[in-house]
Amino acid sequence: MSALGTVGQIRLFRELAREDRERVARVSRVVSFERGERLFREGDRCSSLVAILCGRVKVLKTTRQGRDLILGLFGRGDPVGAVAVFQGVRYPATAIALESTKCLEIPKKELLALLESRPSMALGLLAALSRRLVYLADRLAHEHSRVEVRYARFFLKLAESLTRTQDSKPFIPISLSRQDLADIMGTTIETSIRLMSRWGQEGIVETLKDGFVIKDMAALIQHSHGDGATRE
Amino acid sequence: MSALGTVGQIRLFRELAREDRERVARVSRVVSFERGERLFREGDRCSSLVAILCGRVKVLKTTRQGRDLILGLFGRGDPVGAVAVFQGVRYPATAIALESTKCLEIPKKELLALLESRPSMALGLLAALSRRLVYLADRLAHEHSRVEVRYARFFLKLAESLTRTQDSKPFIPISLSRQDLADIMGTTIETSIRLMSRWGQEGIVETLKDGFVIKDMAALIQHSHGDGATRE
DNA sequence: CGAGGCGTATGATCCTGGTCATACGATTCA
DNA sequence: TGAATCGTATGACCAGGATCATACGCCTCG
Repeated sequence: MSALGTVGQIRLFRELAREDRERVARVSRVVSFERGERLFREGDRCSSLVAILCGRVKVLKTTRQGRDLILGLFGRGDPVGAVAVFQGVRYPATAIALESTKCLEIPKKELLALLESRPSMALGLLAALSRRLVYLADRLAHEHSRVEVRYARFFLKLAESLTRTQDSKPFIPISLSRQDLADIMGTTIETSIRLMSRWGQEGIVETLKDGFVIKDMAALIQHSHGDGATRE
Repeated sequence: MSALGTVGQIRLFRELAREDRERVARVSRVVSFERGERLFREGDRCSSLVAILCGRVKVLKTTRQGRDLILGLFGRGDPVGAVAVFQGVRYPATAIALESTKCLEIPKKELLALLESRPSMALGLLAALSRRLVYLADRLAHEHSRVEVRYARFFLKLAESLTRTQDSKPFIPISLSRQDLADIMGTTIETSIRLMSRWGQEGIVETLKDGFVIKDMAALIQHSHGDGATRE
């Protein structure tokens, strides 16, 4: 794959003129990470924007109490750590690869220069950050719902964004441990295990080696509204 | 106050050249709201960016279960509803005035045009959204801490941003009901009342008609770490 | 003035989900 | 091959905070 084509994989750069993409390709570099490797850690100085070429990444914060909370899952085309570029010099969260991942690193300076000369790119970034804000606000608004509601909403959101089908059932091709799920929902691993194994038995969500199968979408929607077995 | 001076009150526009500020002043209008009035409602179509000239505003989302969650408090100079300008056509949340409030409304089109011609303004907006992202991420990461921890963190954050002093004690000049506090912390009003009246008795935070006095900052810091009466 | 409404206060009870403990299969490594 | 480690599973117990109920002071308005 040419460096130019590589740059074109990032949504943000796709609409740039060819000469600008070439410029990006010239100053950026590709970095690879294995599953479990850290792209960057909370508190690290940030000198470049990283954008995902392929693979998946989780971004998380660690609480004083030692618990992790996963703030988001990112994949191909997504920029990661943009906040540190525009807001501070240090990353406010940690990023860890969920699988083999390749990223493009664009030096902060180059990015800012590009933004000065190409205002349309700024609009793209503003839209990306805004989308992210809406997502976090939405999560925050439901963070105190019952556990089942939070899990159901999570799987529904995943299902709508990155579904393939498997036996006519939606398949979510992303490998998350029970601990990962707990870290996303803000529960303990026990609660995560209990709920997921119950949903497995009830034929709602099946856990596979490399992802999840949504076997009963209707039940999930029920649960996401809070009117499952228990009410609220 | 001249229209030009009015525009200058908004952080975002302050660094603009005089001619640009004049342009903004020409196309925007000032709108007033009384305490309790809505600036806009979740789901409304958004045609302009609103920036606060004076007063205070709460931005909130309503859960399906009928509960409100306050996503943020905004004051003089802050842009509100920027997300709807860059990401979607509808507001993702509701904004309500906490006191008499004056706002500047800049039509979406004008703002976008301005951004195209003045990239530095885009950087200002990117920074503002990034700051907001960090704030929400931080809240999310602590949303499952004990109630006392959340309340303590909230008051500390307020204290550091908008403190005046009263009898040498930090005073937070913002009038929030127990229900408002509950809506911020994601608890019920009873929990809010119980904690606040206890803290009042213990001489930690005193509730006044028009704000709060932090009487024992050290105790608050203790609680924010989770090592108050109970541990975690 | 009395009635009603609102914000605050406080007690009794219940239940979700956290905590602690134990166990079991699969994989790795000595 | 056996020990150790990791992810998953499941039970027993507990407590933080939600829920339900009642009450009280203050303000507004008829």
